[in-house]
Amino acid sequence: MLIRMPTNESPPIPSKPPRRAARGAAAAARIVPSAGGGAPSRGRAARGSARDKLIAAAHQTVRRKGYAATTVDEICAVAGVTKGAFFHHFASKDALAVAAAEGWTERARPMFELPPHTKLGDPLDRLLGHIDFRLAMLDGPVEDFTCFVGTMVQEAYATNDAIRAACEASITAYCEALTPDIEAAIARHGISHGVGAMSLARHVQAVLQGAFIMAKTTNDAAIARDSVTHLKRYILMLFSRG
Amino acid sequence: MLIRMPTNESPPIPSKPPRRAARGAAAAARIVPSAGGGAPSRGRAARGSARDKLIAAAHQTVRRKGYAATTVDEICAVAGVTKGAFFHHFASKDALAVAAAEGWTERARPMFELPPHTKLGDPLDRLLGHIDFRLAMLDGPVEDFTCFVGTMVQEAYATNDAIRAACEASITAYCEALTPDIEAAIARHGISHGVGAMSLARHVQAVLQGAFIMAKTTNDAAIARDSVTHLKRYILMLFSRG
DNA sequence: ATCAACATACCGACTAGTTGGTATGGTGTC
DNA sequence: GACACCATACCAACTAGTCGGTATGTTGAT
Repeated sequence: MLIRMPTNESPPIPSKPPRRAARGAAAAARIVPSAGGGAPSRGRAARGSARDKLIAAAHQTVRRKGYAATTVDEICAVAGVTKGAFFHHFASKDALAVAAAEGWTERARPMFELPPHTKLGDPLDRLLGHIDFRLAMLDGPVEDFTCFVGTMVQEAYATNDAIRAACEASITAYCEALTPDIEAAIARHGISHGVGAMSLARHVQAVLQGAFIMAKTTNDAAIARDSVTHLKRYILMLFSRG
Repeated sequence: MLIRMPTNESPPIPSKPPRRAARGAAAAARIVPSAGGGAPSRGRAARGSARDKLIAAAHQTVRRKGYAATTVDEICAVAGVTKGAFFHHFASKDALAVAAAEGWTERARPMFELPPHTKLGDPLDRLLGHIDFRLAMLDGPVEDFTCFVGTMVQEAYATNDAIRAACEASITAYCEALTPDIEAAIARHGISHGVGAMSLARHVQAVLQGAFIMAKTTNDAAIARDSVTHLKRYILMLFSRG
């Protein structure tokens, strides 16, 4: 399996100008030559790109080390910008965390739009295709397939409500993106025990998050794939396809 | 439901003299009057109790704030001991983390011994009873039912292999404690799709860990109970009791 | 039993280094 | 030239870990 979500690259769908008031045409200039191009004024990165690079650096670093252990200096170093740029775009480290959680939602969106399985006619096939897609993602280094908001909420749920709420919003958005297909699948095929669509969507998310933790204990994705396989079997049984 | 695991108390089964070489009869004097008794020389805590109190304080504080955000000073304050005592018993903060992960395994042991459901004759009933028990634990403040090692491994898996391995050992111990009943249940009742005992045990653990994260996103246990209910239904279906 | 000799448990002020955040100055673009 | 964008130097607060010292046992020879 070679399917993989973008990880270290910039967010794939930057449609929404990252929640700033007056941004204007700044988003149009989002090219990010990533220190290689020649035309734009010497080796200098494109002006206005620092914010996105900082968010991407936060995703990368926090998934590896956790939020508290990640320093502002390190995020800046990974992003290739200075501290001045950091505090120009974000009022604090916590403010970056909130923005990065919102950015994570954008980054996950293509999962529900791009892959071939989203074009299938049967909503149950689309749901199962999504599970297979998530299964295929569970490969390579752990820090490349785990969840940024899932990691961060563990450290923030009791100490920083703004971050917690941002993580909740991102996870809720995932579940809500999954719900329509589940609802349609229930309508077409019926489901055992009166299981609800949103409830099942949240269970999918829970199993994924749990699988990530199991993978972290061994630094290996195999144990996570096993759990998601159980999840797929459960869904098949619920829809009497087991 | 009122069943609850011990949380802020000292480890329930201190049988093993906390992995020290020559301890002798010191363990016998483990009384821990918890700052209330009158006999032992004024309000002073019992000698030799600092280590256990520090581990309990680590469990409590790390589950709430995460490992990196928890300071040594705070652990000492919660434990009611000084920094000198801390570094007398542990070479470093990381060394405490490893010891606390081992202590967590001891603390979880009664789950497989004490409750009434462990006395049931049918191993499948014991397994389902354990799930019900875990379900009943999902109540009250999130930091009181979540998993210490699951929380800590998220921050340590890529940066501290000693801590990671200690967390892995604790989770593996849980799965291995669950496996005999699952194996016996398979032998007596059969199971669908050739599901393996250890694989199912790990899935149980994964769902629990995922449920904890979901609970953290909302600071509420309800969403976690829902996922564990899905897990129970899956097990029932696997054993053709759905 | 007694007491020296030793071991363990604990105390709390101190330090070297790190961290999030600030102050201020430069630079390109409209 | 005004403003957004970014760089550099810096700081006050905090953190893990140290260290000299004290208190409370334990042991074994007498």
